[in-house]
Amino acid sequence: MLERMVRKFRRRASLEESDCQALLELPFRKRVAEAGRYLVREGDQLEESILLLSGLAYRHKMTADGARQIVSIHIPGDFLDLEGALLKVADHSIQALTRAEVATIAREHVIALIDSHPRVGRAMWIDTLVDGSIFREWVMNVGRRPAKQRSGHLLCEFARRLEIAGLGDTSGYEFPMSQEQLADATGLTSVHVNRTLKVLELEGLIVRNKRFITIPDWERLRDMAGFNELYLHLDQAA
Amino acid sequence: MLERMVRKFRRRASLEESDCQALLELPFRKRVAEAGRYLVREGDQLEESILLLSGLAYRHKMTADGARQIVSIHIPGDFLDLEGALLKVADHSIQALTRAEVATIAREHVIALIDSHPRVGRAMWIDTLVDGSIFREWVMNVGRRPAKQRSGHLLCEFARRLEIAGLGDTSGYEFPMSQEQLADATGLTSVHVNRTLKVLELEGLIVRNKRFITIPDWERLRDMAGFNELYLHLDQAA
DNA sequence: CGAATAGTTGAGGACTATCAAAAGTGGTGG
DNA sequence: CCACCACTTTTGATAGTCCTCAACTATTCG
Repeated sequence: MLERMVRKFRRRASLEESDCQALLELPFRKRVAEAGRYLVREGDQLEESILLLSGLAYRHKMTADGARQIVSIHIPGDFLDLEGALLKVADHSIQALTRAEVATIAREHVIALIDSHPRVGRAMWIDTLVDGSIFREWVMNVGRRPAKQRSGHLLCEFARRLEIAGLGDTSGYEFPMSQEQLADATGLTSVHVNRTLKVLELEGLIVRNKRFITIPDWERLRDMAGFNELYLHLDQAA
Repeated sequence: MLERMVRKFRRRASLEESDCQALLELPFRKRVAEAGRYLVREGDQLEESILLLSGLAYRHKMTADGARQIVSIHIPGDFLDLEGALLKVADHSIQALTRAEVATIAREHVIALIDSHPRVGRAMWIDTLVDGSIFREWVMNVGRRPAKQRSGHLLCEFARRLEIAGLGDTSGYEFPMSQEQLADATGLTSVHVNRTLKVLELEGLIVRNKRFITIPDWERLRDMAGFNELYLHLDQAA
């Protein structure tokens, strides 16, 4: 159930057997959320951390004017996020993108774990730092890249993260976001996303089939989008 | 020297006297950086954390095409950031915005500290989480707010953070960013920033005098920009 | 005082948004 | 199994925000 999360943390820091064992023994409550269901709402009091077991989820925020911005997309094994254990109020909402299974872990259990297993705490902290790095990349993506590169970059990041998690590879993957959601993630409108994807397809950078994306030439897409995976900090396990 | 940092961490988590003492006893090397000097360059091997003692600094990234995006602005007392202690390679550059004094703290000292003082480690982790929250807000700012609100929001955030740190208040402050830097922080061009600031001034939302910003009516600016300080997580010290 | 940097302004163009409608897709119930 | 509904994708036309290029003015600092 929780192995995916353990695998992820092991990539973040070196853990011993006892650490992994403690992680696997975390008391949790399993829950299934249908696509679109909210897992956390901005302003909620936080009392638990949520771990994504299967399916996809995303975090988003709304401006005072009601515009929505998706700030991250999550795949199985991701914590959504550790904030829940240490901050009081949610600064963003979390929503299931597809049908998703999640494990909710009460704050006190997370805290007990990091108190008793400092290496686990360190791995989690590193995870938070890497999350931060991804947010920085998103700021740049949304702030400085034109639509084509911006959309391409998101597709690259998603492909690569799936690959690392052992859930796909960079030649293609199921991508169940609607164009409207893609728009909210890239800071564009859905109409413009539609046109941008069409261009990417025309140029042979991607192939779309329903919600399945094929990347015929990874390096070409990567270079077009200016995707440099340094910010994913894949080489962490010191 | 380091009191400001201690004060900040105390706002993040409850620390005991011994924790504060340990923080103050961190071995560090003091350094002065002139405006514009790089403190860290993207791709550098990281071996130390940097603490900002005085002056301002910012972090930025560059796209493959050479466009620059500033992803955060830092005031005295901020860590720049704790990444240095736990990640291997810098995913962004850090540059002095004004003449700045910094303390550099070797990775091993940070790690020794968090190992011996878990509460300090927790405070630092929370600090990382709050940083993450600010990045998320920036993603939204750059992705979904029009230029006027976007620039106003940045001014609000800066004002409020200065105030919290005891370095100013929301009625006005010295703001030593050039319009080009402001452009890189907001994802606009310097020409458009210039025009946007002029509009803000015309509408009486701000007054500019050299590099000093006056905010005649905080609530009006705050509401125009849609600034909601929830994301700064000011209520943390549980 | 002069050079360099930063701020301001104008004109024109590009990228992206808005509005609106048609076409496609998927799920539900009769 | 088809009709129907809701949602998503696609397309066209038009508008607007923001960018580019360029020149001019103001400020800063040695």
